[in-house]
Amino acid sequence: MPKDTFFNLSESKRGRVVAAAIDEFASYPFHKASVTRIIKKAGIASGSFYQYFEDKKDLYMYIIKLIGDKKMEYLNYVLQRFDSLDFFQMLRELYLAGIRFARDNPKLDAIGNNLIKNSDQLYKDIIGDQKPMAIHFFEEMLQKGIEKGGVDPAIDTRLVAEMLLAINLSISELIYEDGQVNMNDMELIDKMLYVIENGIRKKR
Amino acid sequence: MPKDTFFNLSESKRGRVVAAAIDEFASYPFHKASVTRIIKKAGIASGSFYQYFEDKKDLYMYIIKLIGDKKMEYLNYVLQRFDSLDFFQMLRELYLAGIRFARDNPKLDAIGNNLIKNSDQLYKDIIGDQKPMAIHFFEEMLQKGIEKGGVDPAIDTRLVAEMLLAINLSISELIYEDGQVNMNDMELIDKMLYVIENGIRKKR
Amino acid sequence: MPKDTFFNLSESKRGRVVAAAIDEFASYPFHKASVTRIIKKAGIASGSFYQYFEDKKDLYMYIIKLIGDKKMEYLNYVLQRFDSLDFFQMLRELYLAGIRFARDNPKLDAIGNNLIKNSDQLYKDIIGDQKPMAIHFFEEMLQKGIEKGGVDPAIDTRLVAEMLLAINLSISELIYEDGQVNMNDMELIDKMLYVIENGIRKKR
Amino acid sequence: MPKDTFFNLSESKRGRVVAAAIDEFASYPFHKASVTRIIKKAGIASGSFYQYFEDKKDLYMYIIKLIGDKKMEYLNYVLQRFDSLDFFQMLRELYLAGIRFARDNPKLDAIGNNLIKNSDQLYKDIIGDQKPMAIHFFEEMLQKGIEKGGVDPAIDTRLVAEMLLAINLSISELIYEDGQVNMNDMELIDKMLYVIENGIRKKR
DNA sequence: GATGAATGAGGATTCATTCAT
DNA sequence: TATGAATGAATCCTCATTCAT
Repeated sequence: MPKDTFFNLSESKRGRVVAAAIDEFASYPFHKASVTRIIKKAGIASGSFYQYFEDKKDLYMYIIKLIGDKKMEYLNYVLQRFDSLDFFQMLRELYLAGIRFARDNPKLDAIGNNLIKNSDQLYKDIIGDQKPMAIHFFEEMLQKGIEKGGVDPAIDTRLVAEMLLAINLSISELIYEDGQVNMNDMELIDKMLYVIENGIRKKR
Repeated sequence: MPKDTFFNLSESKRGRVVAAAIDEFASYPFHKASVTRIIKKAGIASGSFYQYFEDKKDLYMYIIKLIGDKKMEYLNYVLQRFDSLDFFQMLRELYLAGIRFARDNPKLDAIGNNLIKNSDQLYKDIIGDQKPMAIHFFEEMLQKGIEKGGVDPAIDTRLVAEMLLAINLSISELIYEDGQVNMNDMELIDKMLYVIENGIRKKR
Repeated sequence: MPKDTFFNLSESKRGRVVAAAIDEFASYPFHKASVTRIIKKAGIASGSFYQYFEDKKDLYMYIIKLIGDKKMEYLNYVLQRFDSLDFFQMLRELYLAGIRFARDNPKLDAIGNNLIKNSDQLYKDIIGDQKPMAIHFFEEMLQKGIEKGGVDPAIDTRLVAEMLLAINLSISELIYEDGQVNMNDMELIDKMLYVIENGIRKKR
Repeated sequence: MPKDTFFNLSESKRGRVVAAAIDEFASYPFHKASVTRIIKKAGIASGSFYQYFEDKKDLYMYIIKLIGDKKMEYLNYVLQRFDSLDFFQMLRELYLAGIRFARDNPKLDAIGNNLIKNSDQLYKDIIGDQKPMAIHFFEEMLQKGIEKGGVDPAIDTRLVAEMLLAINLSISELIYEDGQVNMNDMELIDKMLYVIENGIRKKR
C-alpha cells in the first residue's frame, strides 16, 4: 500500500506518477522496470518516491489494484445482471466487457495480462487468488447454466471453466494481432460464441 | 546463433552448458536469468561463454531452438499422418503429443510456455514467426477438415485456430494445477475434445 | 545548543523528544542513529526538529550534556565531602556513585560509555574537555592524598589517574557482564579497592 | 573471508586494497566507512571490489584478522616464554609488546581498539570470543602467579583480569595523549607496573 | 581455445536537511 | 510555531561483457 503521503499529493502529481508507472510496467517486466525511469518520467525526486511507496513492489501492486478496480467498472454492469441473463448472454457480455476494457486501456490490459500469465513466483505472490477466483466464477456460471437447462450437463465444468478463461485471456491478443484490428468486437464475439456454443463439428 | 567454437566443444562440455542454461531459464525469466550462474553451473570460464555465444540472448535463442526441435520430435509422428487422420483425430493426437512433451520435459515446457505467453517486446523478437506459424498450421488443419466434411464450414477458421492454440497452451497448466494431476491424459483430452467438437449448448 | 524554540516547548513534548533521543542513541552509534526514527518516536514533524535543533549533532550534544548533569547529581553528594574523606574513601564513593548511576540509568550510561571510549574524531569533538577534566580531577585527588599521607608519593599521579579512569569506565561492563550480575556492588568495589590500594604482589 | 580472486591478485594491488581499507577503517566507524572511498583510494573498479569480497563486512573482518595476526607477531616472543617468566615479568613484556605494536602500527591499533571497546552489536558479532579469551588468558596468568607465589592469593582473579585488560586497552591512548609522547615506553611500563604490583597506598 | 580478472554503468534505496505553506 | 512534502547526493551492490594473458 502506498503511504499516506502519496494520497495527500495533488491530483496532478499523483496522476503523473501513476501514468509514469503504467508506462513503465507496460513496457518492462517487473524486474526490468526501472524506478529511476519512473521517477524521471514523473518528474519527482528519487527521495520522494520512497516517501510515497515502500519500494518498487509497493507501487507495482498499487498499479495492479488500479487495474483490477478499473476492470471491475467494466464488469459491474454485467455482474449486476447475473440472475437475469442466461449463460450465453452472460458470457457474451463478459467477453465484450473484457474487450472494451482492453480497447480503452491497452496499457493496463498489457500489464494485467503479463501478470496473470506469468509463472514467475513474484507474480504468483502478487496475483494471489485472483486466477482461482476467476475460474471459480466461470464454473459457477456453468453450473447455473446446467441447472437452468441451457448448458450441456455432460461437460466437465471445471475443465470448461479453464478453457473459457484461457480463451478470455487470449482475446486481447486477438484484438491487437499484427497491430491492427481485423474485425469489430461484435463480429468477433459472435463468432467465438458460435463455436463455444456449438463446437466445430459439422452439423448434419 | 552460437559460434563455431561452441559446436567444436566436446559433447560433454556442450551438454553441461545446455543443461545449465535450461536449468537457469526454467527458473528465471530472461532478465533475471544470470549468465554468472549458468557459467558456474556449467563449470566454464566467463570468458569462454563469450567465445561460444554472442551474448545472453544468443544462448537463450539457441535453447528456444532446441526446445522447438525437441517438440518436433513429439509432433512428427502425428504430422506424418496429416493426410490419413481426420481433424478431430489429428487434434487429439496433437494435444496428446503436447502433453507427453510436457510430462517428459517439464523444464523445456516451462521455458517454452513462458516465452509464448509473454508480451514483452524482447520475447516477441525471440519468438518471431513461431506463433503465427502455429496458428497458420491450425488454420490449415481446419480448412482441410472443412473440405473433407468433418468440420463445420460456418466457423471463422482464423479465429478458431487462435482459440485452439490458446487452449493448447493452457493444457500444461491444467496438468500441473496445484502441483497435482487431477485426471489422466486421455480423460482430459476426451473431455476437451468433446467440448470442442460439440460446444457446450445443451443437446436436444 | 538547542534553539530557544526547544526550551519554549511544553514540558511533555520536550520530554518526548528527549526520551526518543535517549532511546535512539542508546541503541545506535551516532552515525546510525536516525533522525527520522527519533521524529517518529517523539511524534513531532521533521520540520519541527530543525526548529528545535541545528542538526543531529546538536541534539546529541544536548543529550550528552543531560547525561553529564544527571551523573553530577550522583556525584555531588561525594564531591561535597571532598575535604572530609580520605582518598580511598573518596574513590570508593566515586565508584559506588558511578555504579548507582549505571544501574538507575542504563541507557544514559550506555550512551556515555560509548562516547568516552570511542576514538572517532566526531566523538572526540563532542566530548571535548570532559575526559581531560576527569583525569585532572583524579590527579588532584591523588595529589591531595599524597599530601595528606594516605597515598604513596612514589607514584606518577597523571599515569595513575589515567589508570583509575580506565578502571572506572570498565565498571559498567563488569556489572552487566553476560547480562547478569555476578556480585553485589559492595563486594565488587571492595575487591577492586583492595587491589588498587595494595597491588597484586604477594605480601610477606 | 575474501574470495580466491583476492588472494590471486598481484601483491602490489592486494597491498593497495589493504592499505586503502586500513586507512578508511582507521578514519571511520564501520557504518560510515565508504566502499566507494576505499575503491578510489585503491584504484580499483567497484565491480572488482565485489569480486574480491562478499561485501564491506567481509573486507572489514579480513582487516581485523590481519590486525590479530600482526599483533600475534608481537606477542609470540612473550608467549613462548610463558613458563620461564614470573607474572610481573610476563605482564611487563605483554604491555611492552602492546605498546610496540601500537607505535609501529598506529592505524591498526586504532581500528582494533575501536572494535574491542565498541558496544555496537555488529562489532560484538565480529569480535566474537576474543575479549573473553583475553580475560581468560590474564586470569590464567594470575592463577599461575598465585601458585608460584608471586601473586597475592587474596585477589579475585577474574576481577583483576578485567582490570588489567582495561588498563592494557587504555595504554595506546596514553601513548598518543595530546598527540605527543610524554615518556618513553620503559618508564611508562615501570610506573604502571609499580602501581599494579604495590598498589597506591603509602608504604610504612 | 581457455582463463578469470577488470570494468563501470546501472540497480534500488536511505537520510539528513530544507522550505513553502 | 508547526507541518510534512521535497530534495538529491550518497549508500552498497549487481551483472553482462571485455580483454590481456
